[in-house]
Order: sequence, then structure tokens, then C-alpha cells
Amino acid sequence: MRSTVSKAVSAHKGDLVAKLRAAGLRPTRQRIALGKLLFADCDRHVTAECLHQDATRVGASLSLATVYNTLHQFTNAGLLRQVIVDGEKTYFDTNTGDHHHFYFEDRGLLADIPGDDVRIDGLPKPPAGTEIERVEVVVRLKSRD
Amino acid sequence: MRSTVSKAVSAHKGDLVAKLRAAGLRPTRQRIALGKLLFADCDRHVTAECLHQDATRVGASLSLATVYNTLHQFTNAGLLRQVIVDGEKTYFDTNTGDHHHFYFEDRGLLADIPGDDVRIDGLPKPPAGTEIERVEVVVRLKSRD
DNA sequence: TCAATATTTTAGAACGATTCTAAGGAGTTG
DNA sequence: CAACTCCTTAGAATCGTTCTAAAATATTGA
Repeated sequence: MRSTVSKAVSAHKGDLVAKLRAAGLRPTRQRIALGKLLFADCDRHVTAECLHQDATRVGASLSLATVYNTLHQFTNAGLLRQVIVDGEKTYFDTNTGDHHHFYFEDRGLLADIPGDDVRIDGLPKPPAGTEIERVEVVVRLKSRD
Repeated sequence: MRSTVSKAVSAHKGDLVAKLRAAGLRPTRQRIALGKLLFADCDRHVTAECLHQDATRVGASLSLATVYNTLHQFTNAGLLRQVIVDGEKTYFDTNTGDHHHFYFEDRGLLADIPGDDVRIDGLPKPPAGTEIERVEVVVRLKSRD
């Protein structure tokens, strides 16, 4: 038995390697470590900085530059999606499906709103020569005193 | 009838001074110059950098730091609204009413979508202890080839 | 009007997230 | 294993934005 970390991690190492290969990315130690953190359990919303901390905490030693590179490679491969809600930092969402977000401004945290529940009507058609790439809804929340 | 939008600029200097005073801001040369650029004609979506260029172009000489300060002061006073659609830079919108945006990703430009036309249904209620500050819809556009 | 006081402006330094560089390390293929 | 290509990395560089503290300007009251 190799990994004591969990009895049933949802992303087996084999799956992850296949996933990387399918994306044209070599399954390096660093990418596997990050992939495990990102795709093992439930959906996540991470920044480069916090993923780097996670990795360090788990004992994987890799540079911040690698985290940035990897997040972008994963995003280009369609494994992640970038979410912009805050001018300071960029978030990456492991949920690449159609959905929207709650943003907790106080704490700088994101949470998914399932896309099926939300309907948007009355959008004008896009200006000539352009087409819609995506419609993003962000519900900005503040904590109530 | 005070303002003929045409030859007379819609924001008379006097109005602007009153507006600044009402916001608790002294009507300095710099704030008046920026106020004229921002509130004179139609709604605008500016970045600090581009407003600074505008000001320079018009012959008002002020520092970039002042543009930043002023944009934030105007925002705090409710005269502007901040829009975040791009990790690189922050936009300020002279339309402070309820409305949404088209974002032209190629060109980095924003355009208003009147809020009345758009309806959003099926939003879950916010988590306990929080309340909605604002719901923002961004329609990301790409130019069609 | 002028002096006294409070606010603003500003140049330049500082900052923080992100990207770049170029050199060494690691995965792959035969 | 050799040869090749791709990846990682430390550190420098970038860029938008904020901070600093000193000089400039607006306001107030006499």
C-alpha cells in the first residue's frame, strides 16, 4: 500500500496520469502532486498562493512559478477554469461546468452556485461581430452584523 | 431646464463643485478636471491609466497617484462604481445604477447592459449570516472570425 | 485680507501578484 | 543508455496599484 493518505481518494494516481497525458502534459512529480490536491476530493477554488501552501503542507516541495505554470496549463487543457472576482488575485475553479458563484467579500472566498438553478432572461443579443463566450454571475456577499 | 446636452456640457462647473462639496470633497483643480472628464457627457468605463491619459490630453496636469486617489474618493462617495472583469486592471463606471456589463475580451472594453432588461431567477438564498451586496452579471464576448 | 489649520497633491519608493529568463533537471523514445 | 524534448526553478523583471512624507492649496476665522 503506497498512500496512507486516504483509503479511497477519488482521483487515483493512474487516473491522474491518464488525465495529464490526455492533456499532452507529462506526468511529473509536481503536476501529480498538484493534481492530487486539486482533483482528489470535492470542488475547489484556489489561488496560486494558497495551492502552493497546500502543497508545501503536504510535503510536496515545488516552486511558486511551477504552481502558476501548472494552473495555466490545467486551465488551457480545460481541467480548470479561471474566475475573476477580485482585482488582487486570480482564482481557479476545479468545477469547469456551467455554474455561477457566491463571493464572500470579507473573507475572499468563492462558492459555487449550481448553474441549473439560475436562469437569466432578457439579455440583449451581443453586438454584431461578437459572440458570447460565457455569462458569469457573481453574487457578492457581505457578512451581516 | 438646466442642461442642454449639446453645446453646453451637461455637467456645469457649478454642478460639479456642488457635487464634490456634497461628497465632502474640496473642489480642487484636479478633482474638477477629472470630474469634467467623467461626468460631462455620457457614461464611461475608465481605468486609472486611461483617465490619466485623457486628463493629460486635455491639458490638465496631474499625477497618476491623484487619479487613483480621486477615483477611490468618487467611488466611496457613490459617484462611481468599481467593476472587476479582468485581473490586470480595475475599471470605474460612471453609471452607478443597477445594471450589468458586456466585456469585450479582445479589446478590454466594457459596455453597459441596462439592468431593467435582465432578470435573474432561481438564485439560492445567501448563506446564513450573509446578505447580498450586489448581483453582477458579466457577458464575456469574443469577436467572431 | 492674512494667518492658522486642515486637506490635497505629488514624486518616487514600495508592494504584491504574476510573468519571464536561462540554466539545470527529469521524462521519453529508441 | 543516449539523445532529445519538455519541465522546473531561483531570481530578476513587470505592472498595476498603494504608500510616504513633504510641498502646495483650500478653508476658516479674525
